[in-house]
Parts: sequence; C-alpha cells; structure tokens
Amino acid sequence: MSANLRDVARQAGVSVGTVSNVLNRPDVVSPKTLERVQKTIAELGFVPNGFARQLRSGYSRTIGLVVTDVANPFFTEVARGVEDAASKRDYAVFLCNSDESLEKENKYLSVLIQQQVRGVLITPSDSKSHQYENLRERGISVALLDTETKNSSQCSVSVDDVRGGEIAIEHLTSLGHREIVWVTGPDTIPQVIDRTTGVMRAAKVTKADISTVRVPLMNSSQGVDAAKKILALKKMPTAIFCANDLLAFGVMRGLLDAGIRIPEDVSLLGYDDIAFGNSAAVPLSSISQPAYQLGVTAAELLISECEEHEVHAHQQIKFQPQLVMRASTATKK
Amino acid sequence: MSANLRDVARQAGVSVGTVSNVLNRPDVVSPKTLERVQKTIAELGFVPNGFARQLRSGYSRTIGLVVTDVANPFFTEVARGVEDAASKRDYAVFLCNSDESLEKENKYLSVLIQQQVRGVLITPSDSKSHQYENLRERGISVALLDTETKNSSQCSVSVDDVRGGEIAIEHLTSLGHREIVWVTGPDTIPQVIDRTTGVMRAAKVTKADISTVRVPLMNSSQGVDAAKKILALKKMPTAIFCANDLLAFGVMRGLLDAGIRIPEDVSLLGYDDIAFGNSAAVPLSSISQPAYQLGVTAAELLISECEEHEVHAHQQIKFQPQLVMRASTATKK
DNA sequence: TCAAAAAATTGACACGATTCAATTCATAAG
DNA sequence: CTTATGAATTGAATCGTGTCAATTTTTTGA
Repeated sequence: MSANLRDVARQAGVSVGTVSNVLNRPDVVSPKTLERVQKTIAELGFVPNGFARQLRSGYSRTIGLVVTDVANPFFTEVARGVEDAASKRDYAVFLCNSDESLEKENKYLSVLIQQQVRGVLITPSDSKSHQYENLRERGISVALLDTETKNSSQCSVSVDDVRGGEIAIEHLTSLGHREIVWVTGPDTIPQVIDRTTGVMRAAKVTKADISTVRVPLMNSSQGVDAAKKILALKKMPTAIFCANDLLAFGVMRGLLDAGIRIPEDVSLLGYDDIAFGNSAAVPLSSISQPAYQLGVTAAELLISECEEHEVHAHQQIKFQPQLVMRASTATKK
Repeated sequence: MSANLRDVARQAGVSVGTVSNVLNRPDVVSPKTLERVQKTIAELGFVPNGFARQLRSGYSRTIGLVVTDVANPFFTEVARGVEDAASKRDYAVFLCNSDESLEKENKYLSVLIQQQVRGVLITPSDSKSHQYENLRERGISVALLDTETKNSSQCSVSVDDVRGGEIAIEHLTSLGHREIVWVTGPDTIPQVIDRTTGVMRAAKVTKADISTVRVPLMNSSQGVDAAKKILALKKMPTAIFCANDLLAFGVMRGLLDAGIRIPEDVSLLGYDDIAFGNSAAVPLSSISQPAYQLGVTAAELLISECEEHEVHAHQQIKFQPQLVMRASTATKK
C-alpha cells in the first residue's frame, strides 16, 4: 500500500542501507545522494514505520502524560508545555486523564505499558502507589509531575506547594484576616497535603484560625457546594482560600448569588492563577505557578532520563509559587 | 533480556507457531499443550512484544486527535469525550495541538503516520487539505471533528455553525440591535467560514449592519486587541458577536477597562458556552455546543469505521447549537 | 484393523527498518 | 601511474511475532 524503505531505495537507485542512513545519520551520506534520496522520499510521501523502527531499536519514541484533570486549565497549560518539548525531540504524547481516581490511573498505566511507551510523566492522584516500580522494572522511566518526591531514585518537577500555602495565609493575615476557611479536596492528593501543611504552618505563626471545608473533587461545581457549606457555618469567615482556581470560581459564584460581596464582605484567594482569573466576576487573586515551564522542564528531564539511562542523575526540581494580587482580596474592614 | 516467543517454544518443547496460537487462538490448541505452554509462559514471565505484534498485524489500537487549541476549554471538553469513548474500546489517544497552523497540523499528521495510528480525528485548521487522502491511502481512517464535510466519502461530526451564526444575529436583532460588530478569526478556518455565512445570511433578513473585525488567532489576548480596534471605530456598535468565548472574554476585558458598560452600552455575545461563561465579570451570553457529546460521538464513529472498514457507511452527523442567554446581552436602549 | 477425516502442530516466510562487515568509489600522496 | 587512505555505499542478517500451507497425529466409523 504505502511506500516503504525498499520502494524509496529502488526509486532513488540506491540501497536500503543508504536510505536508512539518510534518515538517521545524514552526515555519512554524500550531499548529492542525500538530496536525491530526500527528493524521492518527498515524492513518494514516505514516512518510516514506527513499529519496525522500534522493533529493531527496542525503544519507542512515545511518552505518556497522566494528569488528574485535563479540564483544569492549569493542567492544559502543563500539557502544552510537555507536548511542545516532546515534539521538539520527536516524541509523541499519550494524554491520559485520571480524574483524581487511583483506579483510572492504574488502568491508564496498564494501557501505557501495552503501548510500550518510553517514559511516563505522572501527576499522582494518591500519595502512595507501587505501580511505578512495576513500570520501572519494564524499563519505562517515570518522572513525577507537579509533585515532590522524597526518595532520590526518581525525577520530579514540582512547585513548592508548602510554600504556596504559606504565602496564601501570610497574604490574607497581612490584610488583617484571622478567620479563614480553607476549601480543599481529598487529603490523599499530594498537592492538597502540601498546601494544607503550608496553611497550617503559617496559621500557627500568624495566629490565624483555620476551618477546613473539604470536597471530593476540585472543580468549579464542587466550589458551589463549598460555598453552601460556608454559608451554613455558624460564623462567616472574613477570608476564604481555595486549593485551586476552579474551586474558587465556584465559591465566588455561590457567594455572589447569595448576596455576599467580594472582597467587601469576604476576601477570596485561589491557587494556580489560570488565565480566566482576571476575566472573572471579581478578578481573582491567586497563587501563580509556572505551568507551561513545569511541563517543558518535566518532559525534557524525562526524555533525557530515557535516552541517557546510564549517566542520568535523578533530579528534583522545585519551582517557587508567587502571589498574584487582584481584586478579590482586600484589607479586612 | 526478556524472554521471547522462541524461548517459550524451546522451553515448552513446541514450535513458535503453537505458542502464537496459544496466545491468539487458544481454541485450536489441544488442552494438554495449552496448559503446558501457558505454564511456561508464566514461568518465564513472557510478555509479547507489542512492536513486533503490531508490525506484523499492521494495526495498532491508537487514534490521533488533532485540535486547533487544547487551551480552549471547548476543545478540552471535546477531548475528554474522545478519550472516554476511546478508552471504553481499549484505544489510546495521541493528543496533538495544531495551534491553527497548517504547518503544525501536517507535522503532527506525519508523526501520527509514524505511530501507525488506526485512525485520526481532526479539526482542520484550513478548509482544504490534501493530506487526508494521504492518510487514507495508508489505511488510516480519518473523520472530521467539529467541521462539516461536503463529500460523503468521509465521516464528520459537527455542530451547525451556519445556524449558530444565524441564531446569534437573530438574537441580537430581536433585542433591537442593528449595528453589530462580528469579531472573528482567519477566514481559512472552516468554523469561521460557516459562522460568517450564518451571520451574513441572518443580517440580510433582519437588515442588520455587520462590520467585521478580524484577528489572527482566536484566543483571549487577541480579544483584547479586537476591543481596541472596536474602540477606534468611527461609530461604536450596539452589539458585538465573537466567534468564540475566548475572544469574547478578551473583548469584555478590553471594553470594561475602557469604561464601556456591558450590556448597558453594548451587548456582547460569545460562542461555545464554555464553563467559565457564568463566572465572568459579566456572565456571558453564548451559543452553546454539545462539546463532550461531540467528542464521544466522533470517537465512536471513527473506531467503528476503523474496525468495520468493509461494511462501514460514512455518516455526517450534525448537532444543533443553542442560545444561552445570560447577562451580557440586553435590549437596545 | 484400517482408511479417511479431523485435529493439532510445524516451521519457513513476511512485516519494514536498522546495523555492520564487506565492498566499491574517490582522493591524495608518492 | 600506482598505491594507500578514507569516504560512501551495499545488502544480508536481524529484531519478535503472525500466518498459513504442509505435515504429523489423533479420532472416527465400518
């Protein structure tokens, strides 16, 4: 059906070995031949068969990316970074969506094994999982994305979530707030755990009073539910900090609908600083993370681990979050 | 390194053909042999090599999804639909982002060919492209996503964009608006072409006066630019219709920053009805499309085409868009 | 018990690219 | 003009599995 290496060789009047060299080591081919073969390749619309190539070399040029929620613009941005970096090195990316469920995560990891990916970039949906060892035994590199790792036997690229939690509380208390509600997801999610740690640590220092409102998923409709819970509290807080912007948007909607003014009645702070933040009903103050950069760095690190397995030194890269102040947080009246 | 078919065959004292049969057609193997071979497979921890398997069979269980902008929540939602449906049928999905560039689109199509995907779901970034025939010649099914096709030799799943354009203008004119600005992207993009057709058709009927503001990309920062262009017009319109919500968000920001009130001074209508619409500074009226459903349907259609190539009848499925009225559009004062 | 039919098994070949030892070609030096 | 040297090219062998015509073994029926 479609042209293969042999067809190209015949058409160009050279051997298959030469065509292969044109593709993989163009420097050893004479310029004249190189040009002729490349022209033939273009004419026939030849594209090398990845399977055959992989069968021979033993390695694929694909990686898997497992995130907890593609619908979250933060992860979309991360995914773009991963894809751009991967594509630059001629890798293709499988995108998998775990929906914060360990079961779905494991299912996708199986799929990735079947697809014989070279490496996997994963945002764990749970703080502990043994499946990763399983992958490594099969020679598949694994790097953690947006999560820090304690053991130095793996790469990780993360943002300092503990510090992020601290910055948030420091910001709110510096505005005079002491009664703060922390709206967050399941405490099995690594980011949630770290941000909570930061929140509690800073609260201790600044003598703030934190009440936690926990929801099962970190999206905007759960945020609306959280708002209801907050409205039902005996005592309304003067500030609310949400574990991500999606939650914050939901909370904002829920509060505004109930006639609560932001930031006059209550300050609202999000996390992630997604692009919609400044288009929101009340432009949302947030903790910003370098999402795209995170993706690029992670992909580069993973691919370098894949290709230089022997000399590769595991790295744990940690970016710093940053406060972005907009209209939704203000001094306590 | 790891055991292969031949090793198993030797160890179990049978031929490679028999081992292959044990794996793929266990019913033709005698129970006695079956058990012995399976035991050997377990002992050696043999896992068949996917590359070789796929190389031989010529088929993979992967599909490619090419969208113009993953950062756009509309496409994210579509992607989720595609992935859920694909995963249900044990297919993995390569996600590719063309950024509305024909060049990037073609590059990704090459990558997908290399990966020997079984089929491709594509949102064309240009109204004409010959590359698709190229794919089909290689036995890769192609279905169009979010784009209608004229010729019945391919599947397509789309939303009636012409009608969407009409609905928008009908809505705005029914509110009394006659001076309308149409903010849109390059007129090479199929959706842009269709929506423009609808806009113009409805404008003729309702005697509305349309001026077009065109930007090179359909994202929110381009929307801000569009707002500047609108502010520079000799005569301010009373209503603005944007080709997607991201543009509308940008326009909204640009206008609000300039002190223009929405909808009091000007009505603003978006397209896509993304989730953030009702969290926006002014909740955005929009034309809604069944994004998730679009993705699910497209994936199912594509996979059925892949697997039942002979008996498959190409279908062109068209969903209908719907007006969602929020606060950003109002009667002309 | 034997021939015919059915079931089970075999193993060479194919898939398409990569590799590398062997060969041919081009260039420079003597 | 010859030889030595390096550059360019060749093509058979290889990766691990699936396929299928051919062969061997087992079952069936009289």
